Amino acid sequence: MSLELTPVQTVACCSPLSREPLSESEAEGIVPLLKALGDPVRLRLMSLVASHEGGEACVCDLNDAFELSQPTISHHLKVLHEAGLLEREKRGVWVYYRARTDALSGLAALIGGQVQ
Amino acid sequence: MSLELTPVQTVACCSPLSREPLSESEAEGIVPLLKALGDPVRLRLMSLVASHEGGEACVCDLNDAFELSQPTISHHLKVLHEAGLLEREKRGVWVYYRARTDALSGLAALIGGQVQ
DNA sequence: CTTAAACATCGACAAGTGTAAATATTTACG
DNA sequence: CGTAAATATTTACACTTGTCGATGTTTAAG
Repeated sequence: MSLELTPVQTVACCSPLSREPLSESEAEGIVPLLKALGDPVRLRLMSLVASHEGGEACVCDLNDAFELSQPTISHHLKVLHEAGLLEREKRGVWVYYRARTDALSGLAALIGGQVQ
Repeated sequence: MSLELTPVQTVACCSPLSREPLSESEAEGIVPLLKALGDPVRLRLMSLVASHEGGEACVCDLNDAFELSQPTISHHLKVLHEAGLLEREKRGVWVYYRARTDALSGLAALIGGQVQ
């Protein structure tokens, strides 16, 4: 098995939280996703992108939704991208971000997975 | 409606992340849960308690699972408790924590809820 | 080539966070 | 009462993080 795991694999690797104790390394693989979502601006950015028409949004649209500087939004998008929650695609001068719904649903399954 | 929301209400208040953009206040209600889980020690603590027999665990059991000081574990448990993810019950000298599985599943539904 | 627009990176700083040592609190037991 | 054990609180400190201004990079249009 490769050491480089996609976000989907990272989340799929583990039993649900309530089934058996997470190992230290499992926890450290999941925490970056939770940290990335654990900021109000990033959570709203994630929701904005995920709910946007076509499943993607341009940075220019996202900047206008916040009263924050452009570098700050760019920083938050980078965090979400590096956590594997957003895909990044450049088209001309514009950059479009797309939500990794597989990563989201995988994380949800890990957190909320019931024993039966 | 009361201003003091239970964790379940906090999470149940909102549409799934991918359905429509989260408002600022909605995001700020959810972020504490994600921040609480966004630390490897707390995520493992949560998993330890949730997967423990009887659905609860004594602090004395939890301390032994980490090479961390007792005050540090106590601090992390407090964070999880104040986020509404752990219930706290004192019996004699011992304190038992119990996982709020409703809060976990509510959070999971918010993160992973698909449009269809 | 110049210029402008979209976005990213860098540098700096205030605020927040994880940790441990010391101490306090609560409970049980003689 | 006095002592010991389980847990919480306080204090302090190093480290991380969110933010912005300044600057860099890339692309398109004249």
